[in-house]
Parts: sequence; structure tokens; C-alpha cells
Amino acid sequence: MSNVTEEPREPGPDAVASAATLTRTAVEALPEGRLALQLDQGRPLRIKLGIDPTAPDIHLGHTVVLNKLREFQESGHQVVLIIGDYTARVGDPSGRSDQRPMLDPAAIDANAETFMAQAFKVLDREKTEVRYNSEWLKMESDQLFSLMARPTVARLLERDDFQKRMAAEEPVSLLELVYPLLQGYDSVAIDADVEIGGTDQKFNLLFGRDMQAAFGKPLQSIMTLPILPGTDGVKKMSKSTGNYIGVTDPPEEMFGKVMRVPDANLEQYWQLLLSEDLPSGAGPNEAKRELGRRLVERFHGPEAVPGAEEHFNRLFVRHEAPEDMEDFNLGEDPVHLPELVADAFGVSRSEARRTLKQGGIRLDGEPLPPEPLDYPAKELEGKVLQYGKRQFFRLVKGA
RNA sequence: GGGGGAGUGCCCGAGUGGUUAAAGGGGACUGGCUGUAAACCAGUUGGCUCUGCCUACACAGGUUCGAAUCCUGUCUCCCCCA
Repeated sequence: MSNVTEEPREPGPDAVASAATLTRTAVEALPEGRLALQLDQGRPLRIKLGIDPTAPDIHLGHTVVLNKLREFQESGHQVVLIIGDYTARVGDPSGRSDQRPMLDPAAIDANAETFMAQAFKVLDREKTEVRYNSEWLKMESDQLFSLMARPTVARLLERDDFQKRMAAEEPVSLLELVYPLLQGYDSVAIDADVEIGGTDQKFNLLFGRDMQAAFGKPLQSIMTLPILPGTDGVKKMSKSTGNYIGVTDPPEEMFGKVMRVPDANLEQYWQLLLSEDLPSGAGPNEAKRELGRRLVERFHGPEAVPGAEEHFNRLFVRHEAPEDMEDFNLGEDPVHLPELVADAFGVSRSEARRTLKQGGIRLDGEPLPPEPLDYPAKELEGKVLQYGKRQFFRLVKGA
């Protein structure tokens, strides 16, 4: 692969110990034992994380790697955050079962903005070098060809996700095939010592080494971290599956979503999101509450915590209406209930009728009967209309 | 350029002329239960002026008493050969 290898020697005990600490929650750190040797050099290492700003929001799943970077920062290393403004246009095929559309530059810029704002709630801004990969990837085609000259198609096709897609007769675009070259070249461009990513990034991370070798650079080591399951406890957390907790979610929502994480995933959540073990002895309810408090504190500040928890207690423990709810204007005088519910809660009238039949619509806490469907406005005015357990409106007289 | 295959409800996926708004699963929603919006159980899941009516199985036509199911054209996608 390369002549650029570091002279093998025994790392000192301190290096071994801190490598052990840093890899504690990692799934793999490759090559085996390499990180300890790097740490033993006694200089700050350059820790690379590349993120493609393909989605406008980031969620807790993204923060798993950020936490790890933070750990590196705290032990004195240099974090290099690469905003993949260029690679985002290509689309990372990792773990995907289908192609993703190319994004337009304006959306990418906006996404990058919000990403960074959120990322620095975890990372220490002072100790983070931010780079955009368009800086070096926007290259002449002859330069691009030189990148493409070395890797072989067979090597690129090895990866699991492509194998599966091809076996399933699904398309794989040429652009996707080339993606690892670009990500790998990022490592060349910034002289990465260590690159971090989710387990789904393993191929790309390892490929960075190939690219570094091709350009005569020292090879990075890689660390993969577990993928955080979403609030369903099974699938990878992602916006598209709707099982995510967004870092910009309002405090009440963030706390509430944490409370619905399956008990079985609690330990994992503690380790990956707080870098701590689940406190022993605490019941799942309390452990979830504590996790929720800490996360709300991290992303919204300590002052947001009591309100968020109280909101949860009110709605889901005591089953009371929230403190403040929005007003909804009653329309014409005989109020047609399906219409009212449909307009207020954004469902179809048929759906409103069904929910009504199932006893899911309440007025001041009392379930409404399936009949009648029409009410005089004055019977409803000032009362609280509730759809299911969690949606409320105060009914007011139309303007 | 040639050959083959596929397009079904939020998603996956049955269905190949007749009680079909379309099996099953997932998701979502509602109710019960509960320490939680966990788990578990039950129900609902095209629209509407709702004991009925309307619109639906890529799109547009056609055959038929009757089509998601047959025919023609269009579009989109996949695979293979060159």
C-alpha cells in the first residue's frame, strides 16, 4: 500500500491508557493499537470529522461523534471539522439503499450554517479548525483524473452497501462510486491523524488511508462509533424515519421525546450522548428524566430544564391541559364539529369523525359523544378542545 | 443499439376480468393499561354534505354488462447483452 509507515515501537503506558479511554465507546479503532502509538508522539493529533450538510437540522445521532471529538479536545488534540459543502452535492452512498438527489449550493450553505451553530454547543469553538472541502475539491479535471487514477473499481465495489444494492438490482451511480475518493482526499488535504465516523462510515474512513498512501502522506487511523438508534429503539436515528430528537427541538419536545425512548436503549443513550455509564440503582423513569434534563441543559441552557420537565409531568403524568395553548376561532354559528376539528388539528374531516367515534376528542377534558355533530357556538366558547392526548386549543369567538 | 422486467393506498407488499376502498406487514393515530409519549392489549388508517355518495391501483385512450387485473400508446425506473 505505502512506504510511509511509522517505525513500530512500544507505546508508553500513558499513551496506552489514554487510547483505552478514548476508544471506550468505539466499535472499532483501526489499525489495532495504532492510536496509542500516535498519542505517544506527544504532539496534538489532528482529528478529522467530515460532515455533509445534506439536511437542515442535526439530531442527537449526529452528536455522538461530536461528543467523541469533544473528548479529544479535552485531552489537548486539534479537531478539524470539515464541512462537506462539495461532497454534499455528490451524496454519500454509505448505508443507503437508494440514491439521493444532488442538492443545490444555496441549500447546502444554509444547512452548513445551522449545522455549525449546533455543533458548537458540543464542541469547543476555540479548539476547532473548520474547513470547507470545496476549498480543495473544486479542482481541474486533470487533477481529478489523477485522483481517480489510483483506486481500482474492484476496490470501490467491495463495499457492502453496493454489493447489496447491486444484488437487489438497484442502481448505483458513478458519482456515488467516486464519493470515497473525495472524502479520502479530504484527509490528504488536512493531514488527518485520526478520522472519526459512525460504523456506516468504515469503508470511507479506511479509504482515506488509501488516498493518503497514494499521495505519500502518513496514514490516519480510524475510529468508528455506534450508530445511535432512534426513539423507536431500532432504526438508525434519522429525520426521514421520524425517529429523531433534533437538537433544535423545543425543550418540552426534547424532554418528551427522551422519555419515550425504549427502556432497553437507555444505557446506550447514556454512553453515547453523555459519555457516562447509566447510573446504577436508578429506575428507568428517573434515568430517562436525568438524561432528558442534561440534554435540555446542553442545548437550551439550564433555565429551560424545569419548564420542560414540568410540561411533561402536567401532560403525561397528571394528564392536564398545558399552561398556555393557542386560541382557535370558532367559525359560523352552528359549529360543525368535524370541520372544526379538521381545521384546528390539520386532519381530514373523515379522520375527525373517526377519532370522535373512538372517543378521542374532548371538551374541557370530557370525551364528546359521536352525536351530535353540530353545536351552538356559545356551548363551545371559552372551552378547551382536545384531540387525543396531546393536542389542545382554546376555543374563542370568531373575530 | 438489442433483449428482459417493474410501476398498487404514508411506506413495503399481495392481488392477474366480477361482494374489492383493494390481503398481509410496517408506520401513524385513538382507546385501555402503566413508572413514561416504554412494554403490552384492542380499534382505526382515501375523501365527503356519511345507514349513502364520490375518487382511486404510473398517465391517456380502448375492449367488456363489468378491469388494478385484457389491449394500444405515453412516461419513469431496473437488469442483461452489445
